[in-house]
Amino acid sequence: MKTSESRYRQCMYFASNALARKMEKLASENWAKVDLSPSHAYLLMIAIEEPGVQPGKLAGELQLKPSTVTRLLEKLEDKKLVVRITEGKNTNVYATPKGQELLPVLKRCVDDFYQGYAHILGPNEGANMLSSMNKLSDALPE
Amino acid sequence: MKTSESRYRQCMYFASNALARKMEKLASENWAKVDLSPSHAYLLMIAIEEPGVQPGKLAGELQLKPSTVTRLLEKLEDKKLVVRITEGKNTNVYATPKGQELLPVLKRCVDDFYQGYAHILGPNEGANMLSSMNKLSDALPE
DNA sequence: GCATTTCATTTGTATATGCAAATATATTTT
DNA sequence: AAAATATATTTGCATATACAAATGAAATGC
Repeated sequence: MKTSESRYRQCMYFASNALARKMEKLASENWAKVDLSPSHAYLLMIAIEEPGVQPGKLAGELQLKPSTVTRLLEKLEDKKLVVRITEGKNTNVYATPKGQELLPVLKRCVDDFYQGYAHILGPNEGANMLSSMNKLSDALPE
Repeated sequence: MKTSESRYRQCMYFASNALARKMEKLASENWAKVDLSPSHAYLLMIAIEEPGVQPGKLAGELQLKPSTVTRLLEKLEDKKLVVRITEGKNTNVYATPKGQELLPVLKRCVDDFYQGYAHILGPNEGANMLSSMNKLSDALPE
């Protein structure tokens, strides 16, 4: 059912949740090619490009909580795509060779994903929306 | 951490998820006053204003799946705020008197919620964003 | 130098939601 | 009218994520 049939279209709560779920689905299908969830894939990409990143930094970059990053890393470690090396209170994350090999495919996925939705709004409207979304996100309390 | 520190700001996946979570949080805190989640609250409001609505219609209006609506209704029924009456393959949802009493408070919550974020973007930018979000949502596959 | 506070990460538990299959009724076809 | 199909709802299970408390290590105060 199209949202246009709903009186709740104008409610930011349902609109933002609905959009997030649609994007989640599009992204999941896209990264299924490499058998990773979108979050796992982005995490791996950062670990490849920034060897030794720490979970806290990853959480900040991906706008996730540290506990969520821990869970994502566990799975990537199970798959032998990254290793965690803990020293004192910090832990460093490194992509394994097997993980590093994926970089080209991962980058292609990023592109494909973008192609999957970019045409709908076009560059202008898309950029404006993104900018407003970030502005609103940033202004809302942690 | 502000998203401005992240290279992934421009990725619609993380932007839309981050925004949805922020809105979820704002909305949850807001409707905690009546001890309901935002979805439960909206569902109840529709049931009050549209006596006999069916779960499928509710799902359409709130952009949720029927199975999710079933779960929401179970909880509202537990709290004696609605009743479900099944006839044949359809079921009709009615707010109980106890549920109906809440209407004024619920409407005030809707207002408060709106006040909680509307000032950040202002009416113009806010409306544009909402319109783009819906346009994108609608265009993405079910 | 021991005690306290701070910081980074992890663990246990909870929420919101979806998908796919099951159920149960209604409608259409033959 | 029996069989096939369509529709509405519910149930079982899975995913993505967060919060709060626990852990463990480092830094600071006295």
